Amino acid sequence: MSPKIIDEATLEAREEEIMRTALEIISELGVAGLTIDKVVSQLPYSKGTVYNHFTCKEDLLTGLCNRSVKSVAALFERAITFDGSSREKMLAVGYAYMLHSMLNPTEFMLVISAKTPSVREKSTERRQEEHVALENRLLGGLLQVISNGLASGELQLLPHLSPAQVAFSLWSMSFGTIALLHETLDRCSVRIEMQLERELVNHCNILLDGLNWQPYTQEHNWMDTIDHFKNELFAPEVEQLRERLNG
Amino acid sequence: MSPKIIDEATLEAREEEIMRTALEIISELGVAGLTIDKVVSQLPYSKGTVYNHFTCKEDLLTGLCNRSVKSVAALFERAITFDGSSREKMLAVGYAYMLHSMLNPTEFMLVISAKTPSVREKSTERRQEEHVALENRLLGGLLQVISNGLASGELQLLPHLSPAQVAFSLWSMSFGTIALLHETLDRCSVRIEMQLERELVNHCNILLDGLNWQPYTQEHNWMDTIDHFKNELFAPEVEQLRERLNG
DNA sequence: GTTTTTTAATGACGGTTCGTCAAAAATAGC
DNA sequence: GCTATTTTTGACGAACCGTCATTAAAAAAC
Repeated sequence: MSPKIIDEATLEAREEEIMRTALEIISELGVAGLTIDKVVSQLPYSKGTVYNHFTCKEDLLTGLCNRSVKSVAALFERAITFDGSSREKMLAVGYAYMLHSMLNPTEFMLVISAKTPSVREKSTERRQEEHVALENRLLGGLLQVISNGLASGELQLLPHLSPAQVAFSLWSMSFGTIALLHETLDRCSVRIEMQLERELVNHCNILLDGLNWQPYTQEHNWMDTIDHFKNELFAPEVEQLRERLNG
Repeated sequence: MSPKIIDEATLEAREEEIMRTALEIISELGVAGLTIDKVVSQLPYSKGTVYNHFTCKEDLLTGLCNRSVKSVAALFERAITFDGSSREKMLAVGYAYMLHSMLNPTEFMLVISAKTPSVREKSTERRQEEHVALENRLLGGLLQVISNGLASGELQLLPHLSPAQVAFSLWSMSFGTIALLHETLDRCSVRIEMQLERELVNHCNILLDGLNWQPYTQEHNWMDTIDHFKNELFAPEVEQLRERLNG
């Protein structure tokens, strides 16, 4: 009279296994090349089992998207620990976003795909809510830095702008820049990746100047700050990126 | 000894007919709901004929995307004729981009979809080149305004920035803002659409301040400028939008 | 140890969709 | 009407989706 009960932990492990396999397929064949059949064929489970975890292909995509946002959030949380001014921390967040997109181009495109109505509409309510929660977690980090900036007086908030709006402006700017430069991103070309870095820093600095966030672009050596990002704060990620470009 | 030759004009007309039908289907069922079979069933042609125009579904999507960019370009060209300062013209371009995305949400999402590698890779070389050319046409309009601003002294170019970079920064900002606010865009909700307007204007103004483009946000009544956009420059579009929201 | 009860996993199947290609229709000169 | 050539057609094989009746597995009851 007692059923076979599955361990919660193994269930999660299996879900992760499915997602990892799906991501491998997407990396090789693109989002359009992802097929439940292909995922199943590379797993020791049957199709029915996969469908117990994800209601459809789109639900799987949203799951992958959330997985990616989680790792971005982790990077953001490191970024705001940067030992420097509040504006430098803000820039660190933008830089982190960019690094993540370079290291995980597939996953960055996935986030765009998952925002497509056709994908979103088909996803589970549960996973959609998780997505919103995760995005709020991202914004939370930014809001913390903004609060620091206000407290120290480095940021003079324009009367018509709320902290949330400031956070959103940096996010929009970074997202737009990465998304538009991503399309030309060839994984073999160092030059183009470096262009993305330059433009992203430029755009963030323009934005932060416009927000009256001191020290202004001309009042600080931002090359130094970026060097600190590369050699200290994000040293592992930059190293990883360098290896991938050379090897 | 003489073959049946098809008129170039009818060929183009048919291509337009196919695209219009495809767009109708996407509006109803989303990008994922688009099916060549459905397109064919609503046309007086057979599947083979459609495949004579577009090599695959993705090629059709890119075709639709280009069609959309063309209409954006037309709106941009109107925007830069705005009777005002160079900064106002710049803002008008951003505003035009936003209006277009509100009036044609399906097409805006299409542009994002078409930038997806899985779609791009499968598209014809020809259509990809057309896409790049069209984007350059968009940037061309912006460059013209930037050149005006420089000539009049309203824009003080920072030493490390080229005009193209300035143009690209406004594009990135507008694109990112619209894309991120689009996801929550419910076609029945007036409030959310108005939020997009507010944030887009905010973001553009912050950016233009950061670029040292006079008159600064605080030195001009931008509400007035926006009113001119709404009641004069883009009166037809705003009216169209209002009708759609009410009716 | 056997039977029973309940849950989990399986994979064959019907239904779509894609893109192709051999055959048919259409066109224009003779 | 005949021929040479191009265009159009839609039936077809292949691939994929998501379902669901069936099978396997595990634990409790006996």
